Amino acid sequence: MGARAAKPGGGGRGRRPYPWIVTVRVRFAPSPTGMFHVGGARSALQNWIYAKQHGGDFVLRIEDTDAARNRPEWTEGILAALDWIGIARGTYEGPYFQSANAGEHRAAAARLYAAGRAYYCDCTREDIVARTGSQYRGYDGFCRDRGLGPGESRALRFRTPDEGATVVVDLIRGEPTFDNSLIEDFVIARGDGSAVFLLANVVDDITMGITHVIRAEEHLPNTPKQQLLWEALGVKPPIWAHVPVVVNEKRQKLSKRRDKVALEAYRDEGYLASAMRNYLMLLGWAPSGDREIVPWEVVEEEFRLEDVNPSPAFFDERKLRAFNGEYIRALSVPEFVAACQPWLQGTATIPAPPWEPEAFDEAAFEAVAPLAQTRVAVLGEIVSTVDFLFLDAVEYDEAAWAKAMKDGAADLLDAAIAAYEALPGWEAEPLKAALEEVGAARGLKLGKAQAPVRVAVTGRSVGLPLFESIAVLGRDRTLARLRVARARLA
RNA sequence: GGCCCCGUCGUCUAGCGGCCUAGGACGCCGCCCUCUCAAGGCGGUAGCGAGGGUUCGAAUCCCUUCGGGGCUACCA
Repeated sequence: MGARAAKPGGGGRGRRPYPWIVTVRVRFAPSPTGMFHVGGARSALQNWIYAKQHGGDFVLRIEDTDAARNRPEWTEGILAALDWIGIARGTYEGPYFQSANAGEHRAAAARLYAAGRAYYCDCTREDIVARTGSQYRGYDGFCRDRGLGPGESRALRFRTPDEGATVVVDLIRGEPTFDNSLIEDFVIARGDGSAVFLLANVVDDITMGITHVIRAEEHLPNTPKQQLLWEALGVKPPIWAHVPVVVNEKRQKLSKRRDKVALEAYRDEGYLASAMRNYLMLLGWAPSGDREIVPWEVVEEEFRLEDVNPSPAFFDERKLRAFNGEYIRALSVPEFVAACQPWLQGTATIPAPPWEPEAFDEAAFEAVAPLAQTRVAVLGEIVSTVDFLFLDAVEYDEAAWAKAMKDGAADLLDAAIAAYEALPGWEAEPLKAALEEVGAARGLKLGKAQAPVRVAVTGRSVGLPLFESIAVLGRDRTLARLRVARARLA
């Protein structure tokens, strides 16, 4: 057996590798800072699935203790984002707010102090550096035996063991082991008595009965400290699962500052939630068989935390795009039409389209929708693919114009106008035949002959099938555009 | 610097000692289809970081090395 055998559990559905765990309880504990991170969405989904597979509970806890960086409206953003990705509000426990448990955090700190597991320290960062050398290498234990009592600006430090090792039981990484002598006496409560993340997080997990902590790998270095806290507080530590971080093309952890990480940004560009969650789950994992795009039920059935690849995964937007295109094409036409509405109309977070609202013609849109469906990979692109139908005058893509409107263009446009004026009906097929004839008379294949007409009518060199587009646009507007373009050539 | 994690095509992965002259997907390239662009069809490109072991046999196990990343706050 390989490394996997060393991993605890191997937990298939319904199995219970840890007899002391009666009900699985997992949590997703984001801090409400700005946009919702795609990596967070992935963790949430993984927690969600794990709970579901084990008949357990999923609890949402907002870690809002850093008042300076938190804003209430961000919480709503988290709920909305979870909702969008498929974790509907009301179907899970919470949200709880970490700030509401401040009392318990302080009480836990007091208990630790009373039990002799923590001590007060009045060292400043500068003091420590002065003592230990030019660079900070962890706390040196200076106040360990000074017997300081609580007081102004005295931080409470957890007294870590001098010997032994702390073994983290991790579903994904096996059993990372940390030498206790290397774990510094870390701060658990600030000078003002408030608990820091390390403690607050543990106290909340204990209070909420969390049995499995599934979170990003960046927390792994914190884990031995937290586990020590669990034990000092007299509770058996949870099972941990540190999922690899999501990285950018330079293999660095996705960061809000330099990378596009906001779930909302993808949503507003027109990525489908179904495509996004499918893609997110494929970062570090794959369903059985040679397939990647699978119904969500399959993910819920087959996903195994134990099978998650421990190495970081690159968030490849191009692949996400490909997935999205497939999901869009899998929609029925009415579904597609409905899905496009936010971009056709504009919303609070999606900019309004360039045409006048009253110029929009639902029937015209529906007529070209099937043609558009295979051509947009992201819903937001629908605007530029159908705008020519609703705009008063098209705006020419100058590069396209320059390429299409070469020497024979004026003559061709004249002929096309004449041919179209003479057309009895106005349907795609005759429209096509007429232009074909115009081109043939000039030794041009349709591919060449259509270029100037396409630019004149749509402003672009690429787009929906031309004759269907012209049919929907209508005789008057088409002829008008042809004449405008012809005049521009003169 | 210290601690920890990680290492299969460019990318996401399959692989759990023989099924592997390493499979799929995205990307890329070519061909077909074709009014443009897509979509679709067909084909192609490209990988086990390196070096040592263990073994009849290693992408799979062990060691070393190299490389990448994370953490290193009285932030979360």
